Amino acid sequence: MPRYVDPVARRTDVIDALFRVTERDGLHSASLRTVAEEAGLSIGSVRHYFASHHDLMTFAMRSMLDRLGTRLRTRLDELGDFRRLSPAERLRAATDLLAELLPLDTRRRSEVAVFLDFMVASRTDTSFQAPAQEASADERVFVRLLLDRLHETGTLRRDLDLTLETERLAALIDGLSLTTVLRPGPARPEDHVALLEAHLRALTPHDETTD
Amino acid sequence: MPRYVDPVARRTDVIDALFRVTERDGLHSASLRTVAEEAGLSIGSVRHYFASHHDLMTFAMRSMLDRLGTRLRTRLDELGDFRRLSPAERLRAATDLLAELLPLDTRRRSEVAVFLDFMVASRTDTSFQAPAQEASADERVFVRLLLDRLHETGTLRRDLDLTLETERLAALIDGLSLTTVLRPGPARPEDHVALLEAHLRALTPHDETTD
DNA sequence: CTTGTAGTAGCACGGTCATGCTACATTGGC
DNA sequence: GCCAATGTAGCATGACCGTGCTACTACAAG
Repeated sequence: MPRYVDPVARRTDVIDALFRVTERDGLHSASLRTVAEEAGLSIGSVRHYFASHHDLMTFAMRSMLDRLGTRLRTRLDELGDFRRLSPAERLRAATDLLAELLPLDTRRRSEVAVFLDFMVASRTDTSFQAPAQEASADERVFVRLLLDRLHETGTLRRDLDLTLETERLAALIDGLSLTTVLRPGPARPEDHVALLEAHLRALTPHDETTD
Repeated sequence: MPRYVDPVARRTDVIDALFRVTERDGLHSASLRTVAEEAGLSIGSVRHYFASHHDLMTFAMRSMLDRLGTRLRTRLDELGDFRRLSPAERLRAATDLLAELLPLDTRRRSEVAVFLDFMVASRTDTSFQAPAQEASADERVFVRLLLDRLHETGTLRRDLDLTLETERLAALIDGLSLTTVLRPGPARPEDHVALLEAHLRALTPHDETTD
């Protein structure tokens, strides 16, 4: 069996090209032609690895979500046990973790832009709906897990409704992401991180201590 | 000069058809043909009122934002002076006002879905960028205005950074809208209203009083 | 009645698109 | 050398798209 190229790497290359096209011109511009050109391949070659345009799209959405999920899980594992940290450090660590979801640099900005395009497309494209639902649910699970950890270690107020706070924090992150991606101006990473931290601090017992 | 139809009403009809198509199948499906068919007109007729597809699109985005802005301004005027109300009533009134931005029923859900499609399109379509920027800015101004009114009447804590709180509340609303529009399940209006009210209540001095 | 205008309808063109399909080159196993 | 798998390239088709353009109708002013 002749094997000149690594098919997995090829697929990844094509998907990366699709992400670049999507970031630059929107998901609707990610045709087989444009993606093939961006990847430096012929349409025929691309179709050798993806049976159809539909196939390419669903694969792209899947791998986007996989990458994001993997990175978050890695970050969460790296974090280790919250008990080692002081309350202030816990807030900072949680903020950093959540900031991974925010488009603070060009890399994450691209990711979130592509992510948003896929999510919006999922509203009217049935084949995107299942992964989109998963993504939404996973985000909530992730946020809830983080809040639970903070809660267990006594970092948060005890009277909080964690279900409500999960929705609130998740919506906040979604909204910040949306704003940053849609506003062309230079992202203000420090502002968003400060906002996130302020939000978390407002959930702690010491809500009188400003700064 | 013969004038069988009201050209303004015709344009409105076509734009409404465009909104229906966009809500059902996404903005990318709003071609001249589909919109004309949805409006029960021929392509030639539609093109009599809109010189080009581009013209139709920009006009549609403009009128969407106009309608939304007009309704919010009306609501705000109806509200009158906050001083007439008790602190609890002020919170309730502010919540209701902000809820106008949320997709709580099918009408607002449709609006927000179309709005979102346009906003996301504005990321890569330069002709949508100006109105999109305006819309973002206007939302912040609106939220800020409401927070200012609450602040003036002493309904909020005095140590708040209103600029930060504006961003936070605007992001929260954006995030809630996004979630509701993208999740197919039946919207839970009461949950979102409760969440909004909880958020506002957390900005008041009496943050110990749960319910 | 004639003429011009508002409105309706749709044809024809050139473009992009996804896709089925064929042709061909390259390379390893036999 | 031969064959089959792997990979590359692209042609042909049919669909949809926006748009320039023409043809036609209805009506009002002259």
